[in-house]
Amino acid sequence: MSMEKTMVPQSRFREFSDEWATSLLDDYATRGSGHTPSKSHPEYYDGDIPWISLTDSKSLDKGFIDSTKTKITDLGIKNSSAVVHPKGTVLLSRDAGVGKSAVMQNSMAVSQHFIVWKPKSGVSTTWFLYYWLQIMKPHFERIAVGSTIKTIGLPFFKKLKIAAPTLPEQEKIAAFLTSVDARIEQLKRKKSLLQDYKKGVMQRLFSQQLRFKDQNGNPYPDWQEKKLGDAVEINPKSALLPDTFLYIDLESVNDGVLSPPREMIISDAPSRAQRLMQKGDVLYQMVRPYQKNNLQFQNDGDYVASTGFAQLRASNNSSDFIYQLLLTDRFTDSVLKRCTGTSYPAINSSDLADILIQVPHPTEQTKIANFLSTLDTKIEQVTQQITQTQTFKKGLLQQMFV
DNA sequence: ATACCTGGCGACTTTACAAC
DNA sequence: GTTGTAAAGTCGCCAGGTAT
Repeated sequence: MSMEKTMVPQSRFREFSDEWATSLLDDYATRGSGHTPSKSHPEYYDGDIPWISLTDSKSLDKGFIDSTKTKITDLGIKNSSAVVHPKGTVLLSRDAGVGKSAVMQNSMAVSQHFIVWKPKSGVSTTWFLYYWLQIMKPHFERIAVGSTIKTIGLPFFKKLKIAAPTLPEQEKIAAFLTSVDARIEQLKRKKSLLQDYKKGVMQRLFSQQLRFKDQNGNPYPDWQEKKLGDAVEINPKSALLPDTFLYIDLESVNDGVLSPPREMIISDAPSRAQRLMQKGDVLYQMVRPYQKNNLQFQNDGDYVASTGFAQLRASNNSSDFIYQLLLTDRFTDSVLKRCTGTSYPAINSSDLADILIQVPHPTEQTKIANFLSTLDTKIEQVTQQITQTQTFKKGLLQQMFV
């Protein structure tokens, strides 16, 4: 047995100084698992007992679980190896999506794809164990074996060791991290409220229920119906491409944000690299338009976009306005109606050009676009706060544990 | 009853090829 | 050469069976 390194974390609360003790995870908390009651007995299902299966994976990402898709009956428990675990039990998926952990918010049973640990009184706390499992996740993912389905066998968990401090310190660490998580949740709620608000405003603005007025309080002229192809220039003739450029493919644009594109030499570029970008151009993703991975291009330099995008150049109209208009559900619906292919819907540029849009006076366009851009900026700020807090938490996890 | 083992499906992507 | 479409390939996800 090699020497254990000094058993104190890098950062910790002042009032604690004891070394952390390493023990077998099995000594730290009581391990258990579960099973699937036979599906050929309908009387085992549709009961009152929440039963966690892999179909609940998505809800595990929250860190806690309070309801499940499937519920089973007492009879199902009695006639299978499924067990009801109490509230506060921590579970870990060890099969297909290895390493997800969560805390049960009420008593629940699990399928055999999960291992659970119940805290031992005086030794372990639910949330300390939960956060420890979070830190271990990359490790779990590494050691999982299997080709199509990755699995971790139980012998691994029987040998697994955990370093933990005294109960009060565990509780303090867990409470602190929980408060950071609460902050992240709060920011996420704020973001989704802003997104809902923007969606509502957009709907009212573009349906003209809500109109801006000029400085004298008078309404702007009526909106005009136009084909998109008449309001903007679609796929303008590109000048000769430069020898090297930054290539914007479909992957580079997510939710209006451009990730750093790859630099390319023209001879190595894929045949789809055709659209030479100008500042102010708007890119519209022509495949899977419901993803709304469109871009307001504002950069300087030589950028070339994939022909998977339609390149829209707003001549007399506000490109910011056009960008916002392309994001409306109404526009997306008209595009989807014209798409071919079910799993991979795509529209061509001439059908895109035929779509009818309502266009206001340029001044009103600018007002609408500015208002919506301001909201976009706010949403983007909250998104960044979320990322920062998550990074902060990641750092904490590394420093506060041994 | 427990521990541990495996195969298939569908959604999504990429590639290939044919039509323009 | 460009674009649309079909075919092939990949990946993530899913539930239950079998040996002891």
